[in-house]
Amino acid sequence: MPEAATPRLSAASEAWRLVGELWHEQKQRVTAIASEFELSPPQVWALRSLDPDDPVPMSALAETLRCDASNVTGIVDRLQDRGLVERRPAQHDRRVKHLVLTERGTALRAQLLARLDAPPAPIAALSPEDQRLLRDLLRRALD
Amino acid sequence: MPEAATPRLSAASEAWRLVGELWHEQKQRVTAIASEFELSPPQVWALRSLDPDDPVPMSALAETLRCDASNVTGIVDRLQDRGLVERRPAQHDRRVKHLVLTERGTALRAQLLARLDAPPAPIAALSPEDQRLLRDLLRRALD
DNA sequence: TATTGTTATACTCTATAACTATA
DNA sequence: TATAGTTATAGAGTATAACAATA
Repeated sequence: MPEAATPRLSAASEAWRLVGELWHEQKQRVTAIASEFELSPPQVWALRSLDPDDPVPMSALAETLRCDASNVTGIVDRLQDRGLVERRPAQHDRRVKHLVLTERGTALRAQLLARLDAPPAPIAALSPEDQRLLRDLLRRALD
Repeated sequence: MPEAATPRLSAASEAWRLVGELWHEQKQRVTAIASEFELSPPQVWALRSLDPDDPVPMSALAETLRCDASNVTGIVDRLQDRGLVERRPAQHDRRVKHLVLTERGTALRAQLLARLDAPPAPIAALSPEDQRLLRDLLRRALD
């Protein structure tokens, strides 16, 4: 980043900017993992957020993905075409459709999470103490 | 995240996951800032990475954006149409085109950075000491 | 009437491959 | 021949608006 345009940042701003850099640096890795499983990034987030033991309505997924509900239709369509997810009409309100991971979807999700959760180089290289410190700070922030 | 599928994470993995959550939580905010300026997210990253005082070739931008060079053509086209960026053939090699921020582009970029760098709620709510700690840890990680 | 999810539309991003103009 | 950037193409994500079925 050019120094001229970024004279002096507060600790909070710099921390935030560094979070962005870290994430952006790793975007490629996440995309690469996604294509290993022949998934797009939004499909990865969807699969990740679905709980094998707790079906949720489409609308809940839209909220998690932070996108319009109309997009979820297509994203779920493609997951469903691959037999990873099923739509199940809710009993109390037949407008609502619950998303259920299939057996295949559950298995794939587990593999996916194992790959995604592996810490990237910048974090892995920190000392164990720093890793714990970072975790605790982020826990506190997101609490 | 469901507990069943995520039995126990190392500190590094959990820290990494929390970084992802923090970033994802804020994606909406970044998108909202982008549309305030009528920019798409990749356009924001492009504008952010361009240095008013240091023109770079298209290929360098592609590398920064972590996308194929062919995408940069369109992204830059749209920025150029709005008079924010100019292509300038390099002197030493006329195949190369340097990207130069216009006066308007430079001004808009400054406004944009001011908005983007404002720390989001989770970080802003940390104590000043925690903010510095977080910054220092991330600096160390990304070093 | 209001709400859930779908469809239609238009635009952008994305990678791959073929092309051009320079080198 | 090799390289920088463009164009062509196909697929996916994105928001908006209009719609169907249900409440």
